[in-house]
Amino acid sequence: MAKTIAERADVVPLLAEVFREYGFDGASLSVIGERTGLGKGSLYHFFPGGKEEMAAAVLQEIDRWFEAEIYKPLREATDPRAAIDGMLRAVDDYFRSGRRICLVGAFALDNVRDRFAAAVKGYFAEWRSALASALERAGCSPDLAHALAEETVVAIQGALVLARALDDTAVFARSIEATRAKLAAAIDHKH
Amino acid sequence: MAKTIAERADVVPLLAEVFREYGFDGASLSVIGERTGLGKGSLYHFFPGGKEEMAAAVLQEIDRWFEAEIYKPLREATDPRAAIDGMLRAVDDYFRSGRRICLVGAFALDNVRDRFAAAVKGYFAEWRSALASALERAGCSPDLAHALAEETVVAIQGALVLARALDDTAVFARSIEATRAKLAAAIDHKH
DNA sequence: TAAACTATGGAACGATCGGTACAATAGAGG
DNA sequence: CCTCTATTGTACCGATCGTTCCATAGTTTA
Repeated sequence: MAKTIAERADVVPLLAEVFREYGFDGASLSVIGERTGLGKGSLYHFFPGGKEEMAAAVLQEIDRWFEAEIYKPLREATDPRAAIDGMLRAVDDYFRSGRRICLVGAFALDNVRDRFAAAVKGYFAEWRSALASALERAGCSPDLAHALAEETVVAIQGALVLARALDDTAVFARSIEATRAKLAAAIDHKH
Repeated sequence: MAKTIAERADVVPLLAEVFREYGFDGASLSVIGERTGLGKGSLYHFFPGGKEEMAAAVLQEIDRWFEAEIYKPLREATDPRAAIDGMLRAVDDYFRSGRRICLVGAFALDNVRDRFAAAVKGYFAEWRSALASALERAGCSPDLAHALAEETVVAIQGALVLARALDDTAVFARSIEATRAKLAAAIDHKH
């Protein structure tokens, strides 16, 4: 196939960054054009549905990434404890220690939430259930596993908000570390 | 003075609700006009600075409310433990058990963050420090008090994100309850 | 090489944006 | 009743929004 000038798959990560930076409404076609280096013709060629399809593609790519790098290991790893540590490391990396925003979380608070409600809900529901699965396999009771998983996702999202608001990545680092310690303690005591 | 037809103070809460619902960019002057019942003439009479001044007034009103209802009691109450319980009750009430958004948190994730950076940062910094003050007076060490305060604010913000994303107020309720239990335990053990 | 398909840039469209100007109106004080 | 100022509705502005459309350049297939 050699060298197509641009592929839809190449554009999606750029779109993700633009939406993260400007939000859905703030990401105008003009800035999208600048950042992707594509004209409107190309953008509408790849995404006939316009901005909505672009955002949907971004959310799908995010879901694909989390499924492969986070959820699947949590659900399937033979060593659930290592998988949980791996998740926290991957999360710290993915969100750049709090410098990067969670686009799905931002959408949840935005007025576009209703438009992408299914994707937003699925993202968090999957995360919570995958983590709960790992915790159960690590010895936690179903109730405790579910509670801990929910608290963990809550802490990550809250830490992203606070780190961004206070412009202080240390907030995120502390929250991840506290979460890690709490999960480790729960697993050790094996309630 | 008697009966002026409308007061700036009457409009601010309506503006707050509009910004919560539509975000800063999404809150167009036309929907603001609808929801407040005011024409552009009146709006620009009360807020010569336009939307930016409207949002600033809303943030100031939010700060005023939290200062009076949350921060001050935390800092000054003779019974800090009761003040903390009161805070959690007030928070649950204010955010309507997770149905209502934290506008400041939403701004923090939005692209308007830079414009209101000072107000956003102040909001969270004050909250954290006021809560830490109460925890210290309840017997916690300064380090522990600061850590617990930060974790609490993180949990509240994260719970708002998740509750909204999953469209499930139970998430918020559980998070508040878990936070309450954790703070109570920390105070009882008096590290 | 000719035809067919993909990719690209940019002009143009109607709609709506935030903001301004201004004339009409309403109450309050004399 | 008149005057004055505060308040309000509305017409309008330039800019920008998302989208459509089309001519054309590039690539693949016949």
